[in-house]
Amino acid sequence: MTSNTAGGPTRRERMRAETIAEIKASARKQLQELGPSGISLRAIAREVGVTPAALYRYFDSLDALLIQLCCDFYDELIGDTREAMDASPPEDHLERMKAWVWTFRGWAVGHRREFELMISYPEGNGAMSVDGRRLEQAPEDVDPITLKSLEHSQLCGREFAGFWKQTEREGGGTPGGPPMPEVSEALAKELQDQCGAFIVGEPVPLPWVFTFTSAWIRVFGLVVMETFGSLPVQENVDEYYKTQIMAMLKDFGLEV
Amino acid sequence: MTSNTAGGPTRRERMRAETIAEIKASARKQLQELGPSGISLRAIAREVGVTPAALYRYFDSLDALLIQLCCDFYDELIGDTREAMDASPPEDHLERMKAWVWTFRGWAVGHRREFELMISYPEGNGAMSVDGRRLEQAPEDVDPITLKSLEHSQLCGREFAGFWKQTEREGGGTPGGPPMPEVSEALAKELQDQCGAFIVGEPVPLPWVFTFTSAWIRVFGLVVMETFGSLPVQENVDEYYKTQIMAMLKDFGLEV
DNA sequence: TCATTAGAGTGAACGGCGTTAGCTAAATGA
DNA sequence: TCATTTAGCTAACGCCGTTCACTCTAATGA
Repeated sequence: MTSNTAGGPTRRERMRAETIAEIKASARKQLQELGPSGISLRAIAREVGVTPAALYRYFDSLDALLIQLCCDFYDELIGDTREAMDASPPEDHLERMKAWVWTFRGWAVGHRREFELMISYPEGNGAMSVDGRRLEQAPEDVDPITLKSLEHSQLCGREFAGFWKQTEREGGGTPGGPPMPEVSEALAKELQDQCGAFIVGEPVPLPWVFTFTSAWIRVFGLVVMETFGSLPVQENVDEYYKTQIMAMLKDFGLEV
Repeated sequence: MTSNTAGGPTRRERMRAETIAEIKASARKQLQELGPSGISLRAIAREVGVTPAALYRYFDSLDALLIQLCCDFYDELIGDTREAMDASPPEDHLERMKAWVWTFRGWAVGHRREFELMISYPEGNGAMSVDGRRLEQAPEDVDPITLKSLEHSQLCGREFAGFWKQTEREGGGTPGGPPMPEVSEALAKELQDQCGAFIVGEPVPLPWVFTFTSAWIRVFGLVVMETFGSLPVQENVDEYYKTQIMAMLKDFGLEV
């Protein structure tokens, strides 16, 4: 019998979850040792102690497994980042953004192969919006990696929007640093459509959006370059990254 | 007979070169259509009209072929960039740097798949120096892609160093924009070792090196993000890129 | 309790892949 | 002319992802 009157996971479901975890663990191990292209379904089956065909009971294809892996990695990254941010109080947006920036880099560098897989995956490389829509009502037809990466970037984006609101409340209308350059109507609209939805119902002003995207680009550039080994520094990377971030904050007129 | 008294390429050599070109063309076509992982040696052989094994007369392995491809792409990129820079006179370092920045981006975006292959290739992702040595005496033990990418980055680096010399001659000691943040001895030394060799015999001052690397990171970040589709803008990318570059130059205190 | 059923796993096969070894025939150069 | 180099072939090896038909077992419902 072993019926399931309590509504919890059945014995079969538990076994299944366990096997899935085992498969993913083996895949991740291969990823770390051999890189994205070194992952082999047959090798996973061998390690798990099962026939290759058996894996198809759990994943539709190798590709589906890799996508699932990527999503897990994003969850891990998002979890780490969120935790680090929560070490500072909710009002301290600046400190929380710094925590995000630092944790993002730390995770990527500490999990190079995983990060490599995440960004090099054909679909869903971190688009900052999905058809201009917000994340809340996730559309069905969008690949999950894009959604995850959106969620990740919004983690910092919301903090930035909060920072803006706070600054506005205190009387400062525009962000510090160099003035916003002139742009066409079309670009202005697109920028605000793409990034303006971090706060519900209230679009973030253009100069702030531009400031945010500029900062994002620098962080992304730094992290990708470090992961791919093309930074101009090899041994003092930690200090270099920190210096770059600090210089960036100063550029934007933020005391540090 | 068809002997080769003139010392030029023999008939066989010409045929060989032609076949190699044909193979590379087919590989590139597959790269563009299917992406880096879609390139198949057997498919190339099929298209060239030859047995898979025959290709091994021309390349040691598929990997070797891809490396050769990457080098060709770098040559193409470097050629385009150099040509664009030479539209401005040798003394106009600022304009030449702008040409470099713009052409770099244009090539990467116009050849996404090629660029993808170049940066995602395991070894040699654009390290900015090789053991601190200069490019002139290219060491044997370094993979060719690294060398090519070094050559590419030096194209802009030399111009930047020239810009510094010119500024110094005119009396300005430090670069414009925000002041150089304080860094440790070790980081300072590494930065100068890695990037200071653009001008023979004369190390570029630290603030200038820092300025250059900061700019490089922003350009690289922009280009990679655009190539991978993770820019916050999709339709007005040209204008966005230009705006970002202009804003960056302004940050560094350069009139535009 | 017992027949039914859904799920997990197997084994064999298909077609494709990169790569190697040994062969043949043609072009080359003395 | 003749030895040598070279391009190409065939066949095979051991991987790979994926599919299909099959078995066995454990949970299910009357």
